[in-house]
Amino acid sequence: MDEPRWLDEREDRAWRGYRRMRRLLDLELARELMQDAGLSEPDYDVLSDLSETPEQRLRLSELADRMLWSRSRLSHHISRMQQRGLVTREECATDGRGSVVALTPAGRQAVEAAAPGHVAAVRRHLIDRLTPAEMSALGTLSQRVIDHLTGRVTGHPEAKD
Amino acid sequence: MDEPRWLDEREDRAWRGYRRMRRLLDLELARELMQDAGLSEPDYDVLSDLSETPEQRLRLSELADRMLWSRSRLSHHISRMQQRGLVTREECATDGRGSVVALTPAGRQAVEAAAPGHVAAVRRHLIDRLTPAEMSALGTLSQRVIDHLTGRVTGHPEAKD
DNA sequence: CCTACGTTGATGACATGTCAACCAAACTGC
DNA sequence: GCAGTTTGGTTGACATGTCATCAACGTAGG
Repeated sequence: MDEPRWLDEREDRAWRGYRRMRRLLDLELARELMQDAGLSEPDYDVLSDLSETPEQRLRLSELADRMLWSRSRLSHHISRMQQRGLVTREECATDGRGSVVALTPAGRQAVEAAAPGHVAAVRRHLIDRLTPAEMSALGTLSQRVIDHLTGRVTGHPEAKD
Repeated sequence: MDEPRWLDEREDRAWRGYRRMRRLLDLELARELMQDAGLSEPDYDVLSDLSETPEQRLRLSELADRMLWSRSRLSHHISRMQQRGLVTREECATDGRGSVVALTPAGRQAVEAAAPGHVAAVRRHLIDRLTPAEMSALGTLSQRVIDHLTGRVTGHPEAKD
């Protein structure tokens, strides 16, 4: 193992800043969402993903993949949301093993009630704090990191590879 | 409540990208850290914060504030880390209620063993994927969002206020 | 002093997330 | 068809985080 190459000042600033922003943003968005709509962020994400779908329903594994959750986690979470009447489980027509998660009317109503306030909070705490250039930079930088982590691409951003 | 103002394409790209990057980065860094050093990210953060301190020890509440954790969470976590011999609790000399968390030799050894690999992973998955301009943008943008959330500053980045 | 009130940290009950074991249905090749 | 394997999902045990509560202590005002 070579001697470690620590972060220089600029790198450290970006890394620590990113993590602190992350944490504060999470805390605040979760707080407001719970207060205004009675939903946790995971709740909201599930409802939101389902509502963006044409049929308001998704295979459990499909939803888990989109959210980057384990099937186990999603299964537990869906059970809890089912208890609260936000979603239901249906059998899958094409695969006897499968189960389909569907939004209930109450679930749809919950996202629709929550969404405007949540988007406004995201705007207030993040979007409106960014210059257009920063917004673009965040978008492209995120995408590049995602591509790298999902193995679609390697190499330094400058390298055309 | 006015009609909601949804995110436009650029905003949506930044927001979704940020969240996906966040999740993937977390999963990967946590995975490598656990595999290489047997530490969770919270473990590492505690040890790291303690090791950056002159005396290798901090008041529980001080550490909780730095990490943006609740005292309760930290208290529970310290108990678990104490079981594993990574930290100890000491009485506070100046305040009979207080307790001080201190790194044990094993704890110090654990961070020192973990740090090079962890920093390398941060570099590989994030830092090295960013152009210098993106790095700076991430730093300043984070700081601005942090300042806003901690009530130090308000207003749009352009507005000199 | 001493009393009222805020702070510090621990604790237990509970909510949530992870991990591994498991079952049943669906493929696979013969 | 059918044994062996893979896949989709559930489950229970356990790890972790949150919330309300509590006891001990500190601080300020009489």
